[in-house]
Amino acid sequence: MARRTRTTGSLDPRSESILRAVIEEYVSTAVPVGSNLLVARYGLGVSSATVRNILAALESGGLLTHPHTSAGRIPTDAGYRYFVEGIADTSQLAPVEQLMIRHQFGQVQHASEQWFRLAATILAATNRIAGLATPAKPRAAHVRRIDLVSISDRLASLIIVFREGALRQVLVTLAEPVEQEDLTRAAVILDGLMAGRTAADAERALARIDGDGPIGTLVRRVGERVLAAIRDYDATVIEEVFSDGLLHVMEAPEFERSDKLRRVFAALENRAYLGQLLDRVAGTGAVQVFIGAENAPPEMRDVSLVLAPYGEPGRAVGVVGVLGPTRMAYPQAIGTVRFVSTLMNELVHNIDA
Amino acid sequence: MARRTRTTGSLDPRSESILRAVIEEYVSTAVPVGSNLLVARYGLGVSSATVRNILAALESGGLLTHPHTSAGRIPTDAGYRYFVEGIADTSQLAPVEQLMIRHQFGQVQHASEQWFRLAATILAATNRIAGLATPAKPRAAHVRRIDLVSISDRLASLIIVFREGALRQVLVTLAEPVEQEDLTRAAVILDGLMAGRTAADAERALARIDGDGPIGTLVRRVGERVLAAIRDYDATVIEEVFSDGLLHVMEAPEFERSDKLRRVFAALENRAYLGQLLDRVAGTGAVQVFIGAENAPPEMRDVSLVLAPYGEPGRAVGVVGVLGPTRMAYPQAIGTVRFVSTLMNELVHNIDA
DNA sequence: GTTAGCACTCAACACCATCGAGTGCTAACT
DNA sequence: AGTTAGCACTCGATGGTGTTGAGTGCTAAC
Repeated sequence: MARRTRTTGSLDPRSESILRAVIEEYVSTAVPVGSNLLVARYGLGVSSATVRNILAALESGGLLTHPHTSAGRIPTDAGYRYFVEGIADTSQLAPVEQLMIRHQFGQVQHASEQWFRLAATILAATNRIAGLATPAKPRAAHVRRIDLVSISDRLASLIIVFREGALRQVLVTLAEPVEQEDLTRAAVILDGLMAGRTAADAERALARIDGDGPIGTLVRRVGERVLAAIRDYDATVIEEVFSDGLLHVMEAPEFERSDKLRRVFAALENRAYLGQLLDRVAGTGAVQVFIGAENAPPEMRDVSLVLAPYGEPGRAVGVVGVLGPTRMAYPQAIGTVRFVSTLMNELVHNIDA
Repeated sequence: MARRTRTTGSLDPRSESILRAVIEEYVSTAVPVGSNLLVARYGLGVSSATVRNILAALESGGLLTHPHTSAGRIPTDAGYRYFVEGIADTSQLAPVEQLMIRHQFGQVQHASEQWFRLAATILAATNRIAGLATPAKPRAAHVRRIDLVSISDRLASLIIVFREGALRQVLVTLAEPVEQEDLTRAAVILDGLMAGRTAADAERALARIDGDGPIGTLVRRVGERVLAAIRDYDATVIEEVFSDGLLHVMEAPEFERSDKLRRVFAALENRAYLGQLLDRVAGTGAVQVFIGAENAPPEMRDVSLVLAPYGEPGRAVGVVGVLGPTRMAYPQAIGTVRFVSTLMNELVHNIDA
């Protein structure tokens, strides 16, 4: 992860280690942490009174709060941010974990359609929170292959394969009965016409086609449908957000009350915002963390996202990541998301090479 | 809906109408209903004392309970069952609703892949509970079309179209570089060999193929992968359960505490049980209702399912339906599920004709 | 068979006292 | 100047108590 310049001034080392201790403790227990617990569990070499002074300072710096007077401290969103930016250990994922994840991808290496789903599932399982993934989606779709399969007299299935491996199936109703033979002929013509083209190119090519004769009209008619499919594909910012492991999120104590939980689910259906995040993440090419209220939509302010793009910048990109409560094990999440995204890069590259 | 023979003896009309009143009231308010409220809101022409006697009788008959002494009555699973079997008005869906649903299907008539998803979405929206749908899945897959598209030197995408419109994409790595031309030739051979066949037939046909020459080995190699794909497709009982409107279920007061809610989500991931239900539903060809504890899996005992098959018995069947709390508007649910399933039948028939 | 009357039950609610974890502050210490 | 012991203080959590009222079940009269 690229370290941003810190907006808040750096803290002295002792304050940082106490902040880190508070975060680590709170992340694993979900209980506000007090000064006594800190000196007892983390050998700080100072008394609880000193710790209290530092905690108070961290609080006035906006990195911690406490829910009420007689409770321990919990990190604020800014606190998590500071932690993630500067003091969290986001080194490489442990080799054992790497191997386990690689192994799981190896199991299904043949089904490219499933890779992004698998990524979400793996991220969910390793982090015990929700995993997210979108299929790699090109900025401008390129057609690789067009095929027409007869289904009945006047009904055919139009299959369009895009360069990135995505696939569209559209039913086409025909004005009059057409044999598979003619469909195949039309498909070959369209294939020659449109393969490798984007929507605009394909449209120009189609315009030059002779619309006469039964095959000509068929080609025209189906060609229009192909164009529509390409444009539709282009227009879809996020084709699909696959999620897994939502049950993990439901187990978090912060979502004990189901109204909070409901908002998490509503958040996942906020495609507009996820698309926006996708754009931002795709631009940077690195792991990005969005913490709690940093997310504009109100239903997102209780959750954090750790996202990374995969694919080829400028061509086709997708996103993998995790979604969980702001109280999340960020270093681990960042590590696995980073690793899975590089793995996905490899996979995509192998296809495209 | 086929009316089962009632297992409990029939009630007298007055008891039935009181049972119905209790259920209707409780379904809409989620509050236990007492004798006074019944006489006030439903013109029963008798005093609350009489109603109390009848309520007590219904309770000893196992159709009602009360959560505690000083609370009103709520229906038991058996009560709902009696209601659904005998006294609920499950007549045709109102023409207005029919039209609205038809209209929504009309919007996407070209994308058959999406029909079952749409069905779930529509069922969820009209009933304000979760909608479920599975794609129509044949008992024994028949291949309609095989295609091979070159992706890179030694990587090709194998596309298999099944008779029912389902589609499988598999990546095939090649021992040595192969041109698209040769891939096409191999695809044509495989297509001629396997189109219209089931797994067993296709295997026999493949065995007779001459495995010599570069094309021969290619055909063999890819053929094996086709077989594997067909078998895999056959083996999958439920290909996918698409659900929508889970947010509606989250709003039900019975799932206020998120541990109850968690079980609902766990229930949806119980593919084994859903597959079992699918078999039972597909066999009867009618709307089936599974109420609360009638479902064997413990995580299902708080929810009810209203399911109906669609497709062609013995060939390819899928299921549409709804899932919600046992306190559910059964007549409406049954009506819309029945209507949507007939609509899906029409759509599937149009493709197959 | 129906109904008025009534004693009874029990969840829900509000109130109150207790407790203890954890704080902030002050004064003493190094 | 920084650290620490000591201590008063705050406030959520816990648990006990009393009250209320919805709703029941039963009995006796109609």
